[in-house]
Amino acid sequence: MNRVQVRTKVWLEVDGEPLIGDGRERLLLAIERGGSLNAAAAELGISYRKAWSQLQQMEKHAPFALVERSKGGKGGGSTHLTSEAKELLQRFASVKFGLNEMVDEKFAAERPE
Amino acid sequence: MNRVQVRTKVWLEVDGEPLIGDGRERLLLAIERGGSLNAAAAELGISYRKAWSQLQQMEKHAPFALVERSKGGKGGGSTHLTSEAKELLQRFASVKFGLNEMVDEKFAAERPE
DNA sequence: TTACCGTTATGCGGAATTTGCATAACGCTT
DNA sequence: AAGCGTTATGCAAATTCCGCATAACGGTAA
Repeated sequence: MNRVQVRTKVWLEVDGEPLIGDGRERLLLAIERGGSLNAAAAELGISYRKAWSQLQQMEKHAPFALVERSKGGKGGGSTHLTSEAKELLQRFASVKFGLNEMVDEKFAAERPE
Repeated sequence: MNRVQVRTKVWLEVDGEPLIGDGRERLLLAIERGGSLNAAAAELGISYRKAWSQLQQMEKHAPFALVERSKGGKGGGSTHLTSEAKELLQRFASVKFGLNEMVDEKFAAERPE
């Protein structure tokens, strides 16, 4: 019974719809760093289309605005996180924090042999 | 920032491939109860095809046999769990146990206001 | 005023995955 | 030899995922 690993996944939901998980957390963080959705997608190595869709889904269910967007103009446009989005990231991070270690411990303790 | 719920998922992997999660746990338990894959599928309200595929995937990656199957004969055939599979179920259950509560606590503690 | 540029926004078709219908194979029982 | 209930699978339909192509936008520079 070796080579077996335990894995966990945590996410937040609103009305039963996914709001934020690991992938979307990465996206928001990259947006914060890069100041645009386009830059974020490039940094993450995913298509702009995919990043846009993910953000779309998040905003569809979030009870508050996550980003402020602008099109055209200087630099072509931009996307920035709202303060609520930053709070959400904080909260999500602290929920995740230490979870894997907790589960690993539990798993190791349960190990036969 | 209300109406937001935290959710978790736990599963075991071997070589990075999923071995057992909630759905497959249910399947194995139903097989144990019913003594056949067919009965298990009916109990769970899923198609036989789907149950069979899930079991197929599990066995593909499990480092030990999960079930003993027989075709034809009295009763048409049967599927029974091996003792290793029963151990696996035990182990998975105890890893899961209490996880949601743990996370809920963490989440509640992190709540602003 | 007009052409250009880098970004956001989105339609759409193809790829990949999931689902379930249909049917074969099996071996005991009668 | 026929029947029964199960396991085993091919295959097509349905669904979801992915990314190419292109439009829209508004500041900037000529």
